[in-house]
Amino acid sequence: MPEERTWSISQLAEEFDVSTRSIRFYEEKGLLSPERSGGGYRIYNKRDRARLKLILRGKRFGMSLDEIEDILGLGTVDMDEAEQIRKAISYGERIMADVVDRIEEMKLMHQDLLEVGQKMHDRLAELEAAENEDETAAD
Amino acid sequence: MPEERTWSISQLAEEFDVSTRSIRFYEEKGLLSPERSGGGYRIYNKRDRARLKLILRGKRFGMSLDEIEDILGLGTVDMDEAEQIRKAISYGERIMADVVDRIEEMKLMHQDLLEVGQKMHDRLAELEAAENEDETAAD
DNA sequence: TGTTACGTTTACGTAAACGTAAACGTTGAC
DNA sequence: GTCAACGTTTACGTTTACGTAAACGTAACA
Repeated sequence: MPEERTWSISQLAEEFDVSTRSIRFYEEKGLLSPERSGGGYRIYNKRDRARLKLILRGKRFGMSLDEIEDILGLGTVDMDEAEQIRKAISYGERIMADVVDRIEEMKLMHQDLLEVGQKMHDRLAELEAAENEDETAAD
Repeated sequence: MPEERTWSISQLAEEFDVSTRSIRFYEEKGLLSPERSGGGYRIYNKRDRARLKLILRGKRFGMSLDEIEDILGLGTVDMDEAEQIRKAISYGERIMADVVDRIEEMKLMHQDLLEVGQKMHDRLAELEAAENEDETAAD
């Protein structure tokens, strides 16, 4: 049986380009709960690492840690009660709809940026055309 | 000539579901600069309104106000200097690439959520199947 | 066995993005 | 003209998400 791979806090910090302080902070908030070594060092397993990944992904598009906490909770809901699962599903659907909305908005933002870029290109072409006219006039 | 439509601060606040304090804060940061009435009231025109829209859209996917400030600056760069425009374009392209990356990440997030949802549905189906078995056994 | 890098907790500090309250002026309706 | 609704500035308070430093323990390695 191959021993499962684990990571130290600084290994994860470097891999995901985040401070160790941040990782500890996520733990303070209850978003992570790694095992400890005999000496008290944090030991992160594959699952902890995946959670951290999800936390950072959430942050990168503007979710607060509280919102992320809700989403993480979805994966660990008590699976013994069908009613709880149904609630979790409907909650998850609300969150998902929100995510889809945000994707749509980002596409709009992307469109805005494209338009600004287009305007600048147009203006640049005008300026360059004017320059060429000057040269022609000078001939 | 039709007078251009204008808005008060509270009209915009209500329309975009944001506090008047926030709108004033954006102005403090230099992101907005509406005209003033004789009595000192802020008067927002179509262009101010569009800027506010863009600010809020940016915030909704995790941009800081400083980043938003950079993007807004792209639209108002001094258009008289071709070199400035070229710089603005290359800067804009960097920001755009970042936006595209974020869209990709959000799609991944969406995928994660779909998987969690699928797992829950599966588990629910299991539980319901077990219930039906009980009923059958009871017959 | 000592040094060096890495880790721990505790605790105070900070920047961003507002909230909230005070004290006051402006607009518009009646 | 007066009253309510709306607006203004000033300024201090608050929350989130960490940064930073102190004082100390641990792991790995020569």
